[in-house]
Amino acid sequence: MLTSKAKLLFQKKVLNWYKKNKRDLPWRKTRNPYTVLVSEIMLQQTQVDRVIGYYLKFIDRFPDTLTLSRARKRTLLSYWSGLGYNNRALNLQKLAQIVCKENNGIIPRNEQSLLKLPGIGPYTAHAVLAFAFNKPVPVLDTNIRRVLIYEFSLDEKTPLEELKALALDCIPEKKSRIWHNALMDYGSMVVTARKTGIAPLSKQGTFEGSDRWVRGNLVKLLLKSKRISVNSLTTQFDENQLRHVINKMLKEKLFILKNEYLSLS
DNA sequence: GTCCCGTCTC
DNA sequence: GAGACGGGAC
Repeated sequence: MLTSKAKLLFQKKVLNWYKKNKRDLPWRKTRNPYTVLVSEIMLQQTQVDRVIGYYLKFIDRFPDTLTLSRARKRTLLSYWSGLGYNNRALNLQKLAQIVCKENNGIIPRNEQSLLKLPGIGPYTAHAVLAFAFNKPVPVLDTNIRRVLIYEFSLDEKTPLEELKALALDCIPEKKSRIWHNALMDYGSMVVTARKTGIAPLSKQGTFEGSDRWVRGNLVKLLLKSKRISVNSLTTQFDENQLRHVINKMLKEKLFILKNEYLSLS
């Protein structure tokens, strides 16, 4: 599918660029599967610059799966609120509780086991395998997808499975970790979305006033005060939207409702 | 308004 | 397969 010459050229181009331009990111200093996993969960749909501070504080407070598994939800969310997608934090704790119970607190090192854990999908499973264990698996995020499409002049509609096969083919022998770091940086700094015009797979609407905006604000308010009456919230939010959002968050067990008072569960 | 080292639910 | 899910930076 790719001549070995084209492959070598591509590898050399990216790796040479990386040698001179690589970003010094805290999670690249570790090979601890747990901290690698924490960084990857935080990085899901979230820009690097915003993750750095959260990551450092988080692993300082929750340095291993056992500490995380025992944390109170209030404490946990206080270390996540502001990052976005608070459910990622809850799933990460669930994951910690599962591996503590079933695997001695150890993050598994094979794809099937990783995929069974909450919050880990195809991307994150491969990211852990590559960054923690240096395994030669394709790590296909939005950056690397864009790099492949651009460098090999592929159709934007190329199926992910096809891109994965190509990505796998491109990994230099025994250099999965450094190669994927290089591709990430190359993609986010050189072959940017703006420059190439290659659209990402996920889209999102306006944030201000949206359900997600209400959700984020509710979590912040509940971290400040232990209990909040639903009634007092209707002055800040549209009541119908508020009820709708609260119902969904109750289902997700983000917090509980008792006598019209909300509190973190 | 658009994007970001995606995943889960329905 | 579509929609939901945070929040700041550009």
